[in-house]
Amino acid sequence: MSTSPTDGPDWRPVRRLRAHEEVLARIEEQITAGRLRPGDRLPGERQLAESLGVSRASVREALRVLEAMGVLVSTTGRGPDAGAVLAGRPAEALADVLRLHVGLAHFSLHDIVETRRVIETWAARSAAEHARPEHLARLRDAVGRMSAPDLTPDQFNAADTDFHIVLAEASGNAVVATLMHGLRDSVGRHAVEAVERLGWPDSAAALREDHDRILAAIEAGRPDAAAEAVHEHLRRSYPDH
Amino acid sequence: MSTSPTDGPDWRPVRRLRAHEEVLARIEEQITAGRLRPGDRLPGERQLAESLGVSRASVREALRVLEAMGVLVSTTGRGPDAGAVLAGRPAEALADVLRLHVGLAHFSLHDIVETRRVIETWAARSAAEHARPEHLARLRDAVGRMSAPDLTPDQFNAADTDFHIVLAEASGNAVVATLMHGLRDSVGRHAVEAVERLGWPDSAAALREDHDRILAAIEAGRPDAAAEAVHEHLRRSYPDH
DNA sequence: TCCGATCGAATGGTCTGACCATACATTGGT
DNA sequence: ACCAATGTATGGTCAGACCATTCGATCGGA
Repeated sequence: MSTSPTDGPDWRPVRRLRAHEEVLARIEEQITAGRLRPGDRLPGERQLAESLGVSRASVREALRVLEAMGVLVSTTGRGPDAGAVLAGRPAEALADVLRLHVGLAHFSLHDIVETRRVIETWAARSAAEHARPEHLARLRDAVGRMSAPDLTPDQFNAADTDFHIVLAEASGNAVVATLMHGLRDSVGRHAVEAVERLGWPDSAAALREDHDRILAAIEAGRPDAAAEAVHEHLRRSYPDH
Repeated sequence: MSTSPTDGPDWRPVRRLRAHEEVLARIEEQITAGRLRPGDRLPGERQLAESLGVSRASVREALRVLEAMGVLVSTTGRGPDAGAVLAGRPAEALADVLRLHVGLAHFSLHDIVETRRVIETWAARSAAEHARPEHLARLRDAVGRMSAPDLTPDQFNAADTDFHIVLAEASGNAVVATLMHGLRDSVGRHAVEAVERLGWPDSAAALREDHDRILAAIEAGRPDAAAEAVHEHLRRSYPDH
């Protein structure tokens, strides 16, 4: 068993935070306190460095981290829109994390697909209950684009991705939508290969029919049918998982 | 409607990647190709900079991003374990992303809790079917620590967190476990406040009983009961969501 | 007066080179 | 054989310079 928390003096050294971590902490403080909101501009790197008493390099390392997390975007030049602007782009960040850890074999494709199944069947249910007309229109558009003539596998994959992302958005849950986006992006390359391996373009027609069935169930407001259609679609798309 | 892809010459400028993005791309190449595996060391920053033809500052920005994604850890000093070592710590990265975007009001607490419900009820089902003895032992240990006398709310919260993380691990899906970990961490502060607001220590006893019920259902191999117990537990823990 | 060209300024992007802090490896003395 | 002093490779940090991009202001001609 572990030692109890009151075994004697605790001389753990104060953990010395690195300069860029202090900068991150200060910026997160402002965000948590509501003094920094999406769309706001951060002070310039030089000014921030002077205000915080660190070098510009350390500020830049912190900004790089925030950028990787989808919290801000940097643009050069001058004007009201230049500089580091707070943004909300969590999906790419999530996709990057998942993709890298798939590459490191910490995540298996099987687990990714299984997680998608869990999340996406719920999203389909929720969409069948709550989807707004605007979402239905975008779903129809994505299905339509999958039927266009002379599609390349890449273009087909893009329309396929759009459909699944809009489906997740239609669930009304932003976290679910973002996770779906990230999960889908993290296996994008595998999806293209899979559809080619299954026999282009016949496989595409089958997948498009799946999407038709999902959309129809959602439009009809039938949650169970929508969930089942998504389940079936994923089973067809990733037969090995 | 958008312009068709063949409307004429496409003079989109070549996207100029920043130096640290090139570095990231090179490192990800090595990971994807399997030439870099968890536990491996990266070359030193100086050598990497020279090899790739960029400055050390650019290399450091790339390493900072990978560190934020939980892909590597850096240690100073000399020796076989010093330097930048490939690691697999995606949970903190995920938690950081979620927490920051909650702060930016891009994610609501409601959506976070709802996502937990979706993922965790599935995890409980899967755990009831597949949990290994080692996981059951760790679940029992976490429940036991929640019953210790003289717990502070923080300590209680730590044991609570452990229980939910082990539960997700017992599902056998690493992605689900990581997402749960990140979701739970991202609302850790809220959880502590909630249990205090509900009336310490009476609320703790109720939550411990919930955990008991979940554990009993998993040990009995009853997936539906386990899922229902998790559902009930989350309803009690976050009554407003 | 108007409009276009030019210049200045503020921003991020990049590089160089230096020095510090840390922790293992080596060496040399006992 | 042991232990202390020294060496060295590593990341951490900083200062300062210069480049590239973009917008706003200014100037000059029609």
